Amino acid sequence: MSSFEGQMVEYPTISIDRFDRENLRARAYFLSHCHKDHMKGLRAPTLKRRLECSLKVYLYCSPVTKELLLTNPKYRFWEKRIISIETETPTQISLVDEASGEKEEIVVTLLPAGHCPGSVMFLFQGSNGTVLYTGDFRLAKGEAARMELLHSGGRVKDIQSVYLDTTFCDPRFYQIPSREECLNGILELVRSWITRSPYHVVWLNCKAAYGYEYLFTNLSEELGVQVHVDRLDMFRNMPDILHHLTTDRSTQIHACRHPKAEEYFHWNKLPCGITSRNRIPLHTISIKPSTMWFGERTRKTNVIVRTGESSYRACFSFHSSYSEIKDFLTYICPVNAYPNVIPLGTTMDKVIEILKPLCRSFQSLEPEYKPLGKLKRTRTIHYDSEEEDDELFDDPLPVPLRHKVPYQQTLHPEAFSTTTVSENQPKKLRQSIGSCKAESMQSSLSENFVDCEESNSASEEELEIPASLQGDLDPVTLHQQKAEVDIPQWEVFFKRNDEITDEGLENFPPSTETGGSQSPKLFSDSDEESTHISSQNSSQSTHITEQGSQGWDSQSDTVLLSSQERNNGDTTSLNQGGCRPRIKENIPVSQMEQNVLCPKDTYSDLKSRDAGLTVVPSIGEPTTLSDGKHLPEEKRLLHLSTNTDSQSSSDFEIPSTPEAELPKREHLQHLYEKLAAGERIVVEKENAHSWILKN
DNA sequence: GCGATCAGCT
DNA sequence: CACAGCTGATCGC
Repeated sequence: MSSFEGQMVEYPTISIDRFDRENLRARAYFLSHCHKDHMKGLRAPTLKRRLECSLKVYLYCSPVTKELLLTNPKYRFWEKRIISIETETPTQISLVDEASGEKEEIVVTLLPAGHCPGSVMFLFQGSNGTVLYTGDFRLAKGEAARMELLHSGGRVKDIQSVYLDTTFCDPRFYQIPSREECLNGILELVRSWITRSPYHVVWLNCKAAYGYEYLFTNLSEELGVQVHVDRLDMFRNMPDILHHLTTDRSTQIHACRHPKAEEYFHWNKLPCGITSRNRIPLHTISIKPSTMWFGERTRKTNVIVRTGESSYRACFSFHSSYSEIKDFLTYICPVNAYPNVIPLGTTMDKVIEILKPLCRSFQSLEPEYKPLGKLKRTRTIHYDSEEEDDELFDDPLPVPLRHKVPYQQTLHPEAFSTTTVSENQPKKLRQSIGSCKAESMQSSLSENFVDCEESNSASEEELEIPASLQGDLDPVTLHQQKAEVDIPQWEVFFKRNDEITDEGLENFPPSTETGGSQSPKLFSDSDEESTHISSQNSSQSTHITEQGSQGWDSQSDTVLLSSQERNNGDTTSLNQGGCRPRIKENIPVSQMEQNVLCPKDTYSDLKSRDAGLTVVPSIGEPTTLSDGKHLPEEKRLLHLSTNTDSQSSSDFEIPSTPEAELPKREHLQHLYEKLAAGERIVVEKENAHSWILKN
């Protein structure tokens, strides 16, 4: 839960994700996504009144967030005061103090955050430097490096401060399986169950929140079965989501909810109330998405965990893991980083201790003697300087405005000195350097991994496959051997998933329709808590590979129908939109002037950064100064020589265990042989990076 | 009656 | 267990 108070040190006249207290005086509001803990005060009478008096105050958010927000009648009063901004479209906003007439210009860029539909990060550029507010985010390793607008001149922008989603900034959450791994695990579990008969149904026990949509859409896409939900009116203009949802209860996948859902489930009743179909009782399993974590040394590398006869937990997270956060921050390398969230069981100090070493404010403190002032790190790392780190020293010297960038001479945020702001940083971050981060981190890491194993009570006999090996394995073949009666055939191990048909499934014992376990035998016969391993094989799902290759695509690319398209009833054309982001704004004619306009692609010069800028004047009538979009092909071309690691890490190339060795074929074969023979297998980690098989 | 806050519960 | 909520009780306006 976010504990961000709403204001940033550098730009205190704007408020983000908080709308109460001090924030009632803000000159502009920003909403990163539509979760309640980021909307505090947004519908309070005090703010409503403020809005009625201050006609220049607007709320800025993504088009999808606007749509979701206005679906709720309680926020309808915002309708005329929301300005949606396309992602990856630098937009100028005038911040006007209505009392004094004082005016400040700021450029904001929305970057996809991969947290839930419409979720974005805000990149602000203005006279007090460049700052990034991440909101909540789930970005895989290397994804920051692929965000073009975080860069200029071929390297990452000079960012003064990052206001960071630190939900899982705790070594306990060292690694969380990727979106695709989790999705594949759930997919195969659901598939294995619902293909048994039309009366086998799955209940996805999802908490009330936006964020599971890509799970629903991918399951529906892969299995050809729509997902039953209670409501879908909020998605009425998002055909990509809408098409995969239904309010028809007769489907085999349910994500409906009820206050007594757990109780219902106990009585074999779905939350929507049904227990049978054609008078034939349903066989139901529940899958509860929850966050699990993989430690580098933990044996728990499973994406699906069976928790009862018909109950499963599936790994699922819409926040970045500890290592993803560190990768993100390391790449951005801001002067300062502020946590937006203090996870339960930890403290502000502990989070800061983790973030500090990744920030320049810490690094620049390291040299004991600085007779010539503090040398800027960027000076040594980046050669093609065109920003304010032209100044060699931290002393607040006047910075000459030189440059380039044709689009706007009057506003060139990065040409301003940022040194004045750094004086205002909260004491916490500038305080003691703290004792030896690396060592204390190591020890706490291993401690946590031990805890992790213990808390995840599973028997020693379980088959454990290191996450790094799983990519080569078929998910349905990775099941517990202990209680297995039927030993899977050897051939099955090397069958690709798409070759596995009903025939293949018949290698496993059929379910007992009455009395006995109804769980998929693919995974286990055991009724006690047991662990299952699911797929990491991305090749089995071309859909995911294409659509989710950047992780956040599946969420940020939620397609919003424009009013014109709605009238035409043409939704299919949207799905192939060549322009990323593919979000299209709903702009009623009457509101045209209020909304950001996005011209057609004419932008072609990758190297002239920030070429597209949309201006939103204080009167709320934005005009486009120049072309604001990049061709996707060009975006993919962006390679950053400064970070080879990020470059090479797509979702599918990242080993689940950092730095883990790729499995040798012989080792795998050895493992499979033992598996097929039903032998007990213990996989033990001798050191952090190599796995040794024992028996 | 409404909002804010908190405990309890998914 | 940890993702984001809902419900119900209590208190103050």
